[in-house]
Parts: sequence; structure tokens; C-alpha cells
Amino acid sequence: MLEFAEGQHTDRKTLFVEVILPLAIAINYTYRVPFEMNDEVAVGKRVVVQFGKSKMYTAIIARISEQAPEKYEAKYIMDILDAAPIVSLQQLQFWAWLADYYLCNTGEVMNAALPSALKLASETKIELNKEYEIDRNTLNDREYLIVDALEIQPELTVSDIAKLLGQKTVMPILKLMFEKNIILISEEVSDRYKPRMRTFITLNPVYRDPDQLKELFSILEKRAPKQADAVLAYIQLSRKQKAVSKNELTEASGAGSAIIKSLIEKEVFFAEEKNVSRLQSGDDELEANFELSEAQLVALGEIRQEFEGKDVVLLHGVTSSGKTQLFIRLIEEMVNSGRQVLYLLPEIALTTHIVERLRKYFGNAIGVYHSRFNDNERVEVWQKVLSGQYRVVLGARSSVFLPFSNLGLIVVDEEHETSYKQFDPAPRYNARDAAIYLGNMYKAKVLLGSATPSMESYYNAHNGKYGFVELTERFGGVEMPTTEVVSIAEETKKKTIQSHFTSVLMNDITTALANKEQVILFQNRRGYAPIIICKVCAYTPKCINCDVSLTYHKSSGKLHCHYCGYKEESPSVCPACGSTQLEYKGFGTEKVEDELKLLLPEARIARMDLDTTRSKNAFQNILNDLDEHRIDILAGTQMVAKGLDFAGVTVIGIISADSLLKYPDFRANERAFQMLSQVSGRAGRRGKQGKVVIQTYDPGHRVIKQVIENDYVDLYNTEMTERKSFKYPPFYRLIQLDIKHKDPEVLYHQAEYLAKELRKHFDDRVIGPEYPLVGRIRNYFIKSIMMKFEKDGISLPKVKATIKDVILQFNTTKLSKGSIIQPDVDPY
DNA sequence: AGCACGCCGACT
DNA sequence: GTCGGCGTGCTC
Repeated sequence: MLEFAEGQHTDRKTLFVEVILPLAIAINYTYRVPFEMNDEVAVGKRVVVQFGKSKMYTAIIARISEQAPEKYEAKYIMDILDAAPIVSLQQLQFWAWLADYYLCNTGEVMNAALPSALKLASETKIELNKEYEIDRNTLNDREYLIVDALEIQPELTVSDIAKLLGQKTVMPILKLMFEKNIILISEEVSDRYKPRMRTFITLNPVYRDPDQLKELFSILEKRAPKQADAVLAYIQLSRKQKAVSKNELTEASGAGSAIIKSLIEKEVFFAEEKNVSRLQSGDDELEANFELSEAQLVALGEIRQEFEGKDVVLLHGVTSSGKTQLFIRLIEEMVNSGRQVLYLLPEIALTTHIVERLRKYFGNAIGVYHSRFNDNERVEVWQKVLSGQYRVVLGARSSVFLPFSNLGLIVVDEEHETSYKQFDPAPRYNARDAAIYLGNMYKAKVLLGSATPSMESYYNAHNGKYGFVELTERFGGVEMPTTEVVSIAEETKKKTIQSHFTSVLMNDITTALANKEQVILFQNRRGYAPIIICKVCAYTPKCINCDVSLTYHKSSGKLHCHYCGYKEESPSVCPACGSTQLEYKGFGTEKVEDELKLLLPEARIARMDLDTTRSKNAFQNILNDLDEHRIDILAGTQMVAKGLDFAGVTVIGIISADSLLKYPDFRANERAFQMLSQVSGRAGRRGKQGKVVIQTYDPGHRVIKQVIENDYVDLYNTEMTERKSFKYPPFYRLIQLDIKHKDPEVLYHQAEYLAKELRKHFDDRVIGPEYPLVGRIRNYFIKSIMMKFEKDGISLPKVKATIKDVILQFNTTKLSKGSIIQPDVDPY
């Protein structure tokens, strides 16, 4: 690789750059650098290149060379977008690793990594040719439609037209119209990042003189009293804040913008356009003083000690043991030593909560980054990390892609959370694992924190690969809650159960309400009833895309698919046989809420699940309501379990643990343990021990016992042995329309199963592939793996290599619809 | 990702 | 016959 010092003259050389294109393409493409740009090219800068017939893309320079490509003529780069690289060499290394590890292309990683405002791609625009007089009689139906649409909306894209005509191939039609001069086709590139501009108002300094000001008022009051009001409003505002924006002034004075405008014309006010940040900054005073408990201090010492020998440490701390405070101390140390810190969180919802806490300690040196930020905001965070203005970044999984320069510490909070894993578009990465690689690259320490660590991290800690620190005491002397397991079967027999609520749970709820305490009920299913079945013909409505049973939602009166979001009207008679005997089986949060309202009409009951938190502030509003005790009972899905402390909640009811325990995949026990202990962990507060009621048909289940005793070690040991003999049904849960799981771990697992079938001996086993199989795998995908296995034999490295081979081949090959394997066993 | 080219079934 | 869907290959 060649590097050029700034300003050095390299005119005579012809340079070529290899660039990463933001596409799913296997290799980097080479472009030629025009002489006048020789001094400006540098690895990590963005360039605009033409790729294919007419498309323009933003690409990143990955390599510079003097070697002209032999087999083809390189096109010229069209433009260099950056004065300084926006991506570092380390980031490029990280991208390459990620692409290799998760079996995808660097371009796909680039796509995930860069905020889309930094990636400008051209778009094909269709317009009417104004030079041309259209004779409508010569147009055919489709041309007529297109011309009609263009008269309403002057610019359309190719996909707009495809939608308009209801067909997929439109290019030939457009080309013909272009040749007939009816339309124009052009490529348009637009820079999408726009700084936010605000107009700020200042008072003409002349009026700092009180006499002048008095005179101004006396004139204005007579001739333009509204203008006088505006000036007055300005003076009041400017006392409170440093700068007054035009918007604030119009709002405060109640004056229209015409009034402000005339004051600006009279030069009473000066207006000035300023670039303002969209990012919220904390004005809170810094208060860095809090005392760590004895147990926390011990743990902190241990973490430091472990970090001397290990790069990754797993902190296993029970719920509300004050892990966050430990993190803050460590972050503080790191920031003081001049290095950057990345604090990863699994969900955006958690950020607001913790940002508030962290802002108190780190003020404006802390940045937040997650997918709910719009593009412009993301670019601003990117730039602030790049410039080093942000010392601490708090964010969701995508923040591993930010341009850090001297990262010293990465904290991965709630390490076990599955939302660290990206599923849908490639790269299908797990941010926790990526963070470990990132840490290694930057020589930074990585701290994984969890109350219920994942099997794989625990395994690594167990084997000495990671350091391990425990925190077994709740912070502030809050006791661990007591837990009672209630048999639903028994209460049903004794007829003491009302609806889905056992007498034990009802008692605890009513007692809590009488004491003005709050209750959380957990049911891990949303909607009203997950299955509808016809009593006559046993017909069950299923999703047309996913082949899973549709859930009845009472609030919408519709049947919803929880996999893909498909909805249809709820039938009143059986669509198959016409019978009216439709049975609603099972129950979700809607039903829990509904029935409880009947049983306890006085109580204020709310529900928290995906359906009630869809709107922007709904989640926060429910939390506030709970916080300020406008809610007595909150029924919800796992959302109620996620990392939030509710001060007034003393009773937690798990309506049915069985849906967790019977969940048919091999990570079910681990997940059930996590879920149950997380929910339980919310019970209790200072001076009042919490109570957890677990309702179940299977009170003797080992996971329930492990949860009650908080015996993680036992869970780990039993899982490690039981998983080795886990039996997979043939083509276990292979539903879904694409090869989604290109994860090495998952594939490895898949291959493992297939290999077992083929050779009947294969006993080495990875613990915990990250995810259960949820894909309907294409026929010949499996066939190719099998064929290759037959050919290559079955050693471990060979299995891995084979899979990689097959997958990379499949990445660029689309498979036909006809070759879908029907699952032999479908657990739904 | 887009786009061109070529094959093949389903319509005027 | 021809049109449009779909598979395949290529883009520096």
C-alpha cells in the first residue's frame, strides 16, 4: 500500500484505487484516479464512482496502487467527497473481519456501518420531456398511465412506475418512451446530510443604552404595539438564555413572523443563521459523587485485577446489585486516562434511562447512537466521535461501527440479550462478539455484564478464557424476593382458580393493592388468544406467509401473524366448514388484562407489550404512570422484565411459566431461566421484601427450582450435559423463505445435524449456536452440503470450510421457489 | 443492488 | 405469435 504525504507532488504517476462498494459484491473494484486528484486520494475517504451502466455510488477507498489492472480498462473516479478519511484503517480491518466471520461481503458491512446519509447513491428519475408535444392518441394504455402520473407528479422513480403499472419489468417500456422522446431519464445524486439551520435574533447593541431603549419603546407603543411586545418578549427571554432563536421568540411573544421581520428591517433586531446540533446536550450539573457499597468495592477491585491478565471479563451480578455504578467508575477512570469508552446496550428503550444517569457524570462528552436516530443525527454523532469530542458513546449494536480512535474500554451491558444479534440484512452479526474483536483490535478491555449470563460467555469464563467476577448482593440492602410456586392443575381441581389467576396470586394482589403497592403480571404472549380452532373440523387459521397459527387480537378485532406482521379479519364462522363453533385457545396479555379488569374493577390496570408501546412515547408514558403510581397493576410481555427498576412494585405474578418452559427449542431452558429470574428480580424495594408467584402446570420443573434458588451454576451444569443429547426432529423448524442463517455458529449446528444423519458419528459439539433454526432451507442447499460431505469426508475444519464454500456460492445465487423443503415436524 | 439477455409458459 | 416472469451473469 502506498501512502502519500499531504501536498507532495505525485502528478506524473497514474494512481488506481480499490474501492469498497456498498453492495453485496464479493470483490473490490479498481478505479483510476485523475491526475488532479492524485494528492487527495487516501485510504478511508469516500469517492463517487460509476458502477454498471449508469448508477453512481459512494465507495470507500480501501487501497491505493500504481499498478494498472491488466484485464480491463479502469473507469475514472468521479469525485472525492472527503477532505480527511472518515473511516480508519482499523475500521476497515474490522469490516473485513466481520465480513469473513459472518460470511458476507465487505460492501454489506459498509452498508450497515455507515449512516445512510454518508452513502449517496444515484437514483433513476423519470420526467416528461417538455420539448415534446404529446399526442395522446399515439400512446398505448401503459404509456398513457405513465404520462398521466407524471403530469400529477413531475418526478418518478423506476420502482414508482413498476408499482403504478403493477408489473415488474418496466425498463423496456421506459426505454421505448425515451426513444420516442416522450420522457427523460436521468441519474440524480443528492447529498442527504443537511446541517440544521436556525435563525437567531439579537437586539441591536444600540439599545443596550437604557435611554435609547426607552425611546424605542415609546415610539413602538404608539405606532406598533405588537412590535413593542416582541421586543419586550426578547428582553425577557435573553435574560434566561444565552441565545434566542426566531422560533422561540415568535412563540413567546405571540407575534407573527411578519412582526419580527419588520423589526429586523428596522434594524432593531439582527438575524443570524447558525448551524445547530440536533443532538441533545446535557445541561445538568456534574455530580460525580456516589458511594460504592462494600461488595461493589470488592468487585471493582476484582475486575481491575482480572483485567491485568485478561482482556475480557464477565461480571455476573444479581439484579439491582448496582452494576451500572461499577461501570460508571470504570468509565470515569478510562476517560480520565484520555481514552474512549463504548457502552453497549441491547435496546434503545434502555438508553434514555441510563443516559440520564451517565450525563450526570460525563456531561457533554457522552454521545448516544441507535437506530431510532434519523440519518442526520447519526452523521453528527459519527463526526463527533471522529473528532474525539465524544469520549463515551452509549448505544445499541450498530455503535460498534463508529469511528473510534483510541478505544480503551467496551462495556457490554446485559450481555446475554438476543437483540445484540442482527437478523435480517447481512451482516448477521452479534454486537457482543464483534465488541470482543473490536476490543482486541484496539487493545481495549471488554467488560460483559449480566445477571443471567449466556451459556457461551459463562463457558468462556469457566474455562479461563475470560476473567470472572461475581456480585451476589443487591445494592442498598434490598433483600432478594421470596418465591412461591403454585400448581395450576391443583387449583383447577380444587376450583380455587379464577380465570387464569390462582387464589395464591389473587391474595397477594389484593394485599398489595390494599397496602398501596404495585403489581406486575408477566405473560409471554401478546394478543388475546394465540390459536383459534374450529371445534367441528379442527381448522386453524394460519399465516399465508409463515405457516404459523394466527393470534387473535381483541383490540383490533383481527388475526395477526407475530412473525411477519400479516393481518386479516377475524372470522365469525369457520372458513373451512362454516361452523360457528370457533374456540379461542391459550391466552395472551390482552386477555390477562381483560379478565383481571372483571375480577378487580377498582384497580387501575395497564398493559405493556409491543401493541401498546408502538407509538413514540408510549413506553416512557407507561413507565412514568407506573412511577407516579397512576397504575396499580401492569400486565405485560417480556418488556416488563427489561432492566428497569420500579420502586413501588412488591408483587410479581408469572401467569404461566409453561409457555417458556415448553418452548420447543434447545435453548429453551436457558431462556426460561433468564426470563423468570429477570422478572422476579423486579420485586421488592428497600425495607419491603418482594414476593414472586410462579403459576405453572409443572411445579417440579428443574428450571423453576434453579430460578428459586438462583442457582446459575446448576443450570449451567445441567445444560452442558443435557444439550449433548438433545434430539433434533428431522428438519427441525425449517420455516421461512430464505437462507437467513448464515451465521457460522448456526450453520455449524445445522451441518452438525446433517452430518450426524449422514455418518452417525459426530460427537464433538459446540455449545450454544446463537439461535435456533427458524428457516425453511432450500432443497438443494441441503443437497449441496450433503454431497460435499459425502465427497470430502467429515473432519471439523472440512465441515466449516464446506459450509463457507456453499454459503458464499449461495450468496450470489437466488434459488427457485419450487425447491422448498416442507418441514416434517412443525412445533406450531 | 441494478440491469441486460435469454428461456419459457400464458395470453391476445 | 408476443409479452412478462424468472434465472443467470456482469458490473472496474
